[in-house]
Amino acid sequence: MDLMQILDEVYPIPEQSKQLLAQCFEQLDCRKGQLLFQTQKIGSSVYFLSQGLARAYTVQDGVEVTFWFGWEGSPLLSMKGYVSGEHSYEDLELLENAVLFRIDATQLKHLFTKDIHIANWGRVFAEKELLKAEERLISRQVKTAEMRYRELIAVYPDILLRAPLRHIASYLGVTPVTLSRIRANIS
Amino acid sequence: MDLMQILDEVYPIPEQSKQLLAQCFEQLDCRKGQLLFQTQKIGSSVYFLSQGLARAYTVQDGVEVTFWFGWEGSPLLSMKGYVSGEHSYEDLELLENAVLFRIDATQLKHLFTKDIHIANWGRVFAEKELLKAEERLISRQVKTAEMRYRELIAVYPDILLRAPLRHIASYLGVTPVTLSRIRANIS
DNA sequence: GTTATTTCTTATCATTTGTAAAGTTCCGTT
DNA sequence: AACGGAACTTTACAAATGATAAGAAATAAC
Repeated sequence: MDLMQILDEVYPIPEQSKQLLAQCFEQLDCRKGQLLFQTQKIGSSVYFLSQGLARAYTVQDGVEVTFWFGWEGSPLLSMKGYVSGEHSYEDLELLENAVLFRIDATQLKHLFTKDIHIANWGRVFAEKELLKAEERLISRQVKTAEMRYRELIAVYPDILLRAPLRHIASYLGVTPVTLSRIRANIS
Repeated sequence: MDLMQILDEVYPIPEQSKQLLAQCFEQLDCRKGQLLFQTQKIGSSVYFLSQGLARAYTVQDGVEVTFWFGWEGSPLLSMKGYVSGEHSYEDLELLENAVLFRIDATQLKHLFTKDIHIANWGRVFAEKELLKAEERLISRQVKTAEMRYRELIAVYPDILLRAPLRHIASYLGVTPVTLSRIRANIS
């Protein structure tokens, strides 16, 4: 997935503004297993995944909790680092070799003040991510783990082939043992 | 809490732009128990709570699930209606008599295209709400209902006096019975 | 290709949470 | 002040989930 296509899918803006924005991205080739918080400065960068699969997780009482998956076209950033500039509780792990597009957050925020189309691109970007976050929040509150599992593999069946089940279990908010029981029940 | 203060707390912008934005709001006095989806068009409006308390809920299998509380200064809108323009799964209930500031969503989006400061105000608004939504999502995944209950009353102790416990239980993702057990354990 | 390691599943038991129903307290109405 | 109804708590039992451990399958290392 190329950069122009990714930018357009967020929100189409005039060619000139899009070029201005696109110029500020650099392409990175990264290895499976890389942790972006440790190896890159995720707090001060915004990434988009061109190829590959990634997860966001946080550590609670020594246990990793996966709360997000991203694949081709997904944004990859620390929301807390990006929005508030504060240190983040999260890290991002590449689950496959990946191609990323990176932009410096400070530079992006500068563009927001200079170009109204880019500002609205950033607004729509945040709005769409907000809607997704709220839908996941409600889904978690309203639906059982089994329903959420069915939904996940309906939306993105590849995830079963590409991500370890323990991460999927964590994402669904259950233990790997419970996910096994769910899977045994279904098939 | 007055409108200017609310707008400033989202993101301060130059006086002229702020005036332009503020002009488009109207003030509404509403009664406790009012449902904004039924009585107002929440899909096409954005509100801010000047006074009062409100909740957002959705109905799942005939059961109301409260997924959000808002108080003085909080935005009050259907994210889905606002972002995607589609029909929403949610309704907003006023838990107290309330004073609201209302702006038409179409008019607001028009302002975004005309004034870069307002566009960035809207961007920061979405970003901040996004961060809150993500923090709640992670909190729900990582913390027990008891921890989230303690946090809620630490952040907003008034909620115990102003909202029925069954809504708080629903918000925490447990039944009223379980919330009673949590409360009995604590005190 | 074999071995070693990790991942996933299955089984057992303990804990937590939900459901249903009964009891108590709190509020508003008359 | 008394009544009626709603909200909250408590109890008993059932169902679901977690923890632990052992076994099977898949993957990686050599």
